[in-house]
Amino acid sequence: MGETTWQEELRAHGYRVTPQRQLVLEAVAVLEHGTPEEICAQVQRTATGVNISTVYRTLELLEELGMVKHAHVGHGPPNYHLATEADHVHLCCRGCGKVEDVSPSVAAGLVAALEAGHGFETDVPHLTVFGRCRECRS
Amino acid sequence: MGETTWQEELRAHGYRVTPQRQLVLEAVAVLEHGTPEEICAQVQRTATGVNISTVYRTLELLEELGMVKHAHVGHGPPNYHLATEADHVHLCCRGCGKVEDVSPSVAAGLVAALEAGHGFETDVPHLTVFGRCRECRS
DNA sequence: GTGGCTGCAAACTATTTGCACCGTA
DNA sequence: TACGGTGCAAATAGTTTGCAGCCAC
Repeated sequence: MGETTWQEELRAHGYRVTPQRQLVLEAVAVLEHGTPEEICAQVQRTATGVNISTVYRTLELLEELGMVKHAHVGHGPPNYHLATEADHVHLCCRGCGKVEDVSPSVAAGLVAALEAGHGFETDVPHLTVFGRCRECRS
Repeated sequence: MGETTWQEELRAHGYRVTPQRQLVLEAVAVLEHGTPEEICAQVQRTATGVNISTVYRTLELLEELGMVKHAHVGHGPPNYHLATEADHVHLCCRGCGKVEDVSPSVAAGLVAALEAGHGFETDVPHLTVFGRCRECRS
């Protein structure tokens, strides 16, 4: 296959491979869903810390290269995950604040309706649905 | 019908009717989709200005009473509109940043799938779908 | 009259930017 | 060696909070 490592991917676009970038990418993988702040904290747990500014700059870069993606979950900071992780839709409960990942198939009808009716291409992995989860519906 | 004015609604919950609250409510109605900052600016255009803190506090109150609702559109600040406006789903284009309102019917399948499969009650008017609009799809 | 509401300023959270130094290629 | 990357600190944007005075009820 045309598989390339993340290092090759960076170099191919004229960017350098640095320990900070490796650490951020690893932290995103470990956390699965982490805010920039959490990613920074995760990295701090290793010997070498990485500055929060660098985390922001690195996430922006990795997203530009399509290696990570983000979603907005509630009012707080965005949430980063590996682009290679299985696609999913986020359910965010207004009651308990819990975030649940569900299959993108739930959005199939939405995607089809927007494509047919509005020529709109939906970014499903970025989709967050707000509402009330089973437990919070009294 | 059991219709009540917004003034009665406030008093019924033990809140006071103030000129600031009237102005904010009017600004939300005029702007249709306004950020707190924009609502504040809209109010400033009248003789009496309203402080930005008061705008935030008032929006929180009006939302608690179900008179306005907000949606998150992109990275920026939230977007407020009257709860009485026709429900709609927001389409936010990642290319041009334009926000379009579409019928909530596009989400019917999504709502049904989440209800049946996850016991999750979807807040449709809060739903924002990111993607690419017809014009931006090269 | 009194307790809720407002304006102001300061604090706070999330993010971006300028700049000198460092390290990859 | 040279230029991109990093750390640090300051700037910025959005939002919240403490408090003294004001005004709707």
